[in-house]
Amino acid sequence: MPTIKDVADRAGVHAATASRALNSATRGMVNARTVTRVLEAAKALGYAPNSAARSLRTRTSSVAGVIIPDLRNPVFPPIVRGIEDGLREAGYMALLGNTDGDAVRERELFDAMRGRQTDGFILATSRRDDALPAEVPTVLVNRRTDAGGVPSVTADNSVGVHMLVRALVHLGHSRIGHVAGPRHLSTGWERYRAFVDAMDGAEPVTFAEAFTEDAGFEATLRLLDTVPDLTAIVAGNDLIALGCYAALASRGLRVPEDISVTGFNDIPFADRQRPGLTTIRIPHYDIGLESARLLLERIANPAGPAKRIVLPVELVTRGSTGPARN
Amino acid sequence: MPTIKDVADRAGVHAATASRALNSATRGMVNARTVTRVLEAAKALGYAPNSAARSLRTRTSSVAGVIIPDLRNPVFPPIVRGIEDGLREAGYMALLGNTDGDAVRERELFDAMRGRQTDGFILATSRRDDALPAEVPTVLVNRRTDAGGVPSVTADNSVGVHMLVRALVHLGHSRIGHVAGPRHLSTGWERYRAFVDAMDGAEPVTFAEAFTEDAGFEATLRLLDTVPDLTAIVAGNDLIALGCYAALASRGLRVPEDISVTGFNDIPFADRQRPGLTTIRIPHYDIGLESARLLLERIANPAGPAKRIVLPVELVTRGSTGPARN
DNA sequence: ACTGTGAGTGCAATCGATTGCAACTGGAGG
DNA sequence: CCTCCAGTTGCAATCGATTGCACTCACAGT
Repeated sequence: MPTIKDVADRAGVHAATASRALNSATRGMVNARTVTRVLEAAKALGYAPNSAARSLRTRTSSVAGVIIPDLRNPVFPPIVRGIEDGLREAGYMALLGNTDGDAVRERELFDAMRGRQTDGFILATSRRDDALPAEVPTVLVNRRTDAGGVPSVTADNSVGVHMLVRALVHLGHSRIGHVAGPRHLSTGWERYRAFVDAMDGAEPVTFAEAFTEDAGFEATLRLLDTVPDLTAIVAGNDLIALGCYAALASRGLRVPEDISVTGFNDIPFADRQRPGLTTIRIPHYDIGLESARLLLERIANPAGPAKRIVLPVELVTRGSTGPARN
Repeated sequence: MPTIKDVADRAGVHAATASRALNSATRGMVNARTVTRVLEAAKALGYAPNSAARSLRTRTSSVAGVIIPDLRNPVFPPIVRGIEDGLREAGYMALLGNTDGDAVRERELFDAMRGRQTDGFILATSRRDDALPAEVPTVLVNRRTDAGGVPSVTADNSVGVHMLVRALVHLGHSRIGHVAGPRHLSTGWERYRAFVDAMDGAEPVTFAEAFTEDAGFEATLRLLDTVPDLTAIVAGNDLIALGCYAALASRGLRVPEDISVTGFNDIPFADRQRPGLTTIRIPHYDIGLESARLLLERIANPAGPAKRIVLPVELVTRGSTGPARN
């Protein structure tokens, strides 16, 4: 692999000059003809800068750490894809890690990535009470901490839940239950709060242990045990809603004839479920894209304001909701 | 951030000694008591090695590049997850990149990652005719090149297709068509070859432009135009099969009453389609895991044999296949 | 007493790019 | 003619960890 010294020799200049010519920020310091010579030499040799050397000297790496719970959760692929595209706009790349929701593993990953000179982090994992290291630029995606001060990009959970409840009420439902996501995740919590707010009353709620089908199944059974005569269930997200489907089927209840179900996220294939899932479409890809841009902004100016970006959502009505039973 | 010099000073030794004490491979050269002192000092200071410096010196980074077409294709998340877990076993991390099947972008990504001192690559993108740079350890996942010489991990495409054809024949089908994946991808090609082999006759085949639902839709229409009286279609993968569903519906044909359809991969939610998709289950996660291990093996011993790992597959029968019409 | 041995440690070079500072050049201004 | 300045370029230090080599020291063998 050719080094900058090789390029400099070929162009007949000193390595320092070559470095300045190669770097667009310092290129102005070098004579235009020299720049051309260096650039030609670099191309001829197929020169690619050694990023380890550069990182060592500049203390930056153009790499961002992306930490999520589990890539197999269908919300994340499009988000991660958006992140990657956003990072690439600025020549950044993504180091990816999964935590399975394990705080210890998250910590390990975080440290390991930081040791690799990561310039910043995009986290989809933090709990509401997380204290995040402030020294390194960080953006939360699809999550938020209570404390604030950390920039985040999320979908509008509150508006989404209100849309769902309004749609159900419009269909004549009044006995509406909520199978919420985990309390310790901001997504679960915000939707729960919005639900309570939208229903303004003492409404039946159970909390799923996780945003998974299995946890949704289990939590739905608990809900049905407490309140058997519900006509609609607002689930904390689409996977939980699929758990509802299974739980309701196990109790011999039909969707939507006996009971309506709604999800949240509009994951791929939500339209192919039976019945198709009425849900809130969030702009997955854009959430990722915006979070990458926000991170880059923070890296460029760590002292700037900790923006919170909230992206609009959309109601998608499908077969899982129908008129209230009576 | 403390450096190894700080650790050494605190332990009252030279940086070189600290380095040897910290590195398990060279630890034997250092007196046991000294090792303890260094380790304590390191812990007390919260020392984390600067990986840029290490990479610069050792020319390794413990980072592998993972390049795939598009994370939003549902086959990839579980594979990538497996890769990540496999890499982590050895303290490696994954730099992720998407190409959208664009060869130029792939080349750019490859170079950019190589510039970042990537120790090796796992590629899910290469075309059958790709000439891969031999200098850097590379493993192909779910793909293969014609030339050989590059280690790969794939599912057993040939056996899978034979299973499908046999199952269809068993159901009484004889007029079976194939909507194949792209010719230039080994997956598409191998399944096509296996199909021809299994049918041992001049069978109707069209090739989809890509492994996507849209391409499958379009290719299915072409197939139906040529051979209207098929009783079964073997699709190149699940997404193409979903395209078949749509194409058949647009022609007023019912699955499986009028025509049976099979897929390949058993992507998440293949069971939730209507009708549920009969397909070949491949061990996504294990494919990823094995490819990571294989890469690590290659990195450790680049001169070793270029293994080809083929993992077994399984037939999953669901509602999309039924008895032949007549 | 002397040499040989081997364990343990220190010294200093090295990896490649970046950057503050100095040096040089030519031309403008006094 | 001298000074000064702007425009360029070179010099050398620097980032932090690793590693070949040399050195020290204690001890065993003769």
